[in-house]
Amino acid sequence: MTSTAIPVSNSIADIKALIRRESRRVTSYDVASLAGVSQSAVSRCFKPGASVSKATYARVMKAAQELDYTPNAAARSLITRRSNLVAVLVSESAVSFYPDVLNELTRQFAERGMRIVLFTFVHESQLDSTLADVWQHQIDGAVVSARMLPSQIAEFERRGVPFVLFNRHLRDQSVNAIVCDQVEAARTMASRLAAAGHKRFAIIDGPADSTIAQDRRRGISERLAELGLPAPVVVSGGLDYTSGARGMREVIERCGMPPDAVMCGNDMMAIGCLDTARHEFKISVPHQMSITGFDGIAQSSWLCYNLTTLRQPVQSMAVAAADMLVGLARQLERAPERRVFSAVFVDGATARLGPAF
Amino acid sequence: MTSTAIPVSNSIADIKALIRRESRRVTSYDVASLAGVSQSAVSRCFKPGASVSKATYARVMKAAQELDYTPNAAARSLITRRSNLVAVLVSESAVSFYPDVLNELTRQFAERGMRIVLFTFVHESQLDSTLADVWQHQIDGAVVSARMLPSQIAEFERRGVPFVLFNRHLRDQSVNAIVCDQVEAARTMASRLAAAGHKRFAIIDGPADSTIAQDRRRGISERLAELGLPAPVVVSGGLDYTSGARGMREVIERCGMPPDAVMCGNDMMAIGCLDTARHEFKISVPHQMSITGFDGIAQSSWLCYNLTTLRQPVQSMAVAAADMLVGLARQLERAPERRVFSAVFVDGATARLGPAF
DNA sequence: TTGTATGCGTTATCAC
DNA sequence: GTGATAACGCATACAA
Repeated sequence: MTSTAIPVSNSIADIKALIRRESRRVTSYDVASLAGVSQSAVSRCFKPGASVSKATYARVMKAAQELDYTPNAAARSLITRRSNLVAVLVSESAVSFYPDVLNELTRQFAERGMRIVLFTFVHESQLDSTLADVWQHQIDGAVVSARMLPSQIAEFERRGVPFVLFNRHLRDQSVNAIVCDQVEAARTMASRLAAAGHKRFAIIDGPADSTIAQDRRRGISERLAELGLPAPVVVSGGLDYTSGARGMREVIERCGMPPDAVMCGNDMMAIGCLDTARHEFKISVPHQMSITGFDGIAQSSWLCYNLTTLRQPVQSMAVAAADMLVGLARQLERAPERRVFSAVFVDGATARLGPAF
Repeated sequence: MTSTAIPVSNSIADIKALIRRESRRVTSYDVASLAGVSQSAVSRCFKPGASVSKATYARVMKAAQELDYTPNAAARSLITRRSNLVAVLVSESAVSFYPDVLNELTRQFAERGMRIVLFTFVHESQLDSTLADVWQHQIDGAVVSARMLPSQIAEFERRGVPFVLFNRHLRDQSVNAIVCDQVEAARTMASRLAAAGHKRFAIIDGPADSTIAQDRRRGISERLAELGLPAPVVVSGGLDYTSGARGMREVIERCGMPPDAVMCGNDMMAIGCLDTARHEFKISVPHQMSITGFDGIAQSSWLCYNLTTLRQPVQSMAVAAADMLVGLARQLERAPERRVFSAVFVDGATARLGPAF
């Protein structure tokens, strides 16, 4: 005699009627009663590598299919303490500028059986209020592309939620991060521009307090100094099209003679910069001026632009982020690691260039 | 005498030590024991509008803060049967082309206390296998931007999961949907091009079996017929830059004399088409040929393009989708509804146009 | 207003 | 291999 309210055996119609009457979802008990096995047997059938006989497995699966049964992730996560959910924390502009990164992350995590919960904010300073929502859902980890405060990092650690910084890193704090080598990339581009005879450089880049923007600036400045060239004019802004356009105007305004090479912090800015140079100032690019970007977004290869830029290996970076986070969730890794990828040079048509060095 | 293992009262340090020892997360029981109240009292404090005295509320909140307590969404959803999770089902190309839609949806749902779980697929035909994963997570609803089969619609209904079609609709099947009036938009654009004296029209649009592409084609064809103009040349493809470029080539190839107006199914295609016309065929746009788009994506307003297009009211559509889905989840609405928005004309520089009629 | 007791649907630990 | 049974952490009906 079983004490459960659900009879041991039943017809499909009876069970469906019961479920409808109680207006609830199909549970493993329903499947068990239809298949004539225990609830635990059903549970085991849905756990890969569990010990079930072939016969029971078949009966259970048939019953499950007939009832449209799907295990309840909430109940599962309650006991397993894993939700198979990963939070992606990014600014709205990051989604706008780098949709492919989101696609790649979604795909990579999906391949590892995990789904992405998207948390966006307008300003990175809103990360804090966003985090409050993040903790509610029992996410297994987070991919963060925002400036993190030490207090926020501490909170992740206190709560035991692993995270990976994406395209960001921190000075004076060791955390797991996936980045592209900005210094190397900047030096490469500066070298090739210099080799082609450019003399007067300008930089249009993102916020002055962004560490990756600082890296790029440093890479360029150091390389130019090494080559005995004058220091570049530097303009800071956002990282969008409009900032690129504004940057171009500011550069023209500040320089007596316009620079012959303008290196932008990303492709969006480079495109804004390029459009403004061509249409507003009637500057011929690359004949009178070279303009370079960084990222290798889809738009950079459009015929109208055909940007000379450095492509970030988005897919490799997404794979790395997924691998790293899955590893952390399984407690396989311990010491913080930074995985640094190299950007790939894209020889477009917006810069006169010397040979690769 | 309470039968729980957790003592009635305790110091912060003791409780934290206990939690660490058992390597579990902070629960409402921990908060209760620190605050010296029952677990249900804690639960009530986190439910807006519950009956709690001011004094207990303060004690509980203080304790919760000291312990970094956050309610466990999985446990909550188990009992409330609501997860505050919404699935967004879109193709990767939709994410790439319309990141702002994703941003707006994320924002609108966030304002309603709901988070987005992202499910993407390469081809819309993969929707089926994606759905299997969707059911596991107890989502409260879904926003779908893909062609849905009757069987898939039936499955949503069988499982009692409300959904809203976004930018899609179905013939011969009434479902909740948010769309932009393609027929109206197409007619508007055709009228204005015709008024400016264009005679030879071509259409470059998405897949022939897409209902919204069919709508656009029908709108244009009917309007041209009404005006006594010859039927347009029609080319089908994807909805991306490359398809636009290919479309332009095919149009040139198929027409003895190139058309003087090319209407594209979206901005991405229009941009590809425009780049190819200008750079590959040396066609002067809009002097020799007018090219129009549809969507009003960010790139359409870049100086290099300044596309003549019709902007979809993305924000209004996202608001509508969120409102509709939240209503459905609360069982407030019953009959399927289609909310149809009008596109807004954007007077760019890629078409010679007559006055608004 | 507050506390007790119960159940949500699963996994995990045992005996068998 | 299989079936009872005990958690998981919360919300809720009900008694006090």
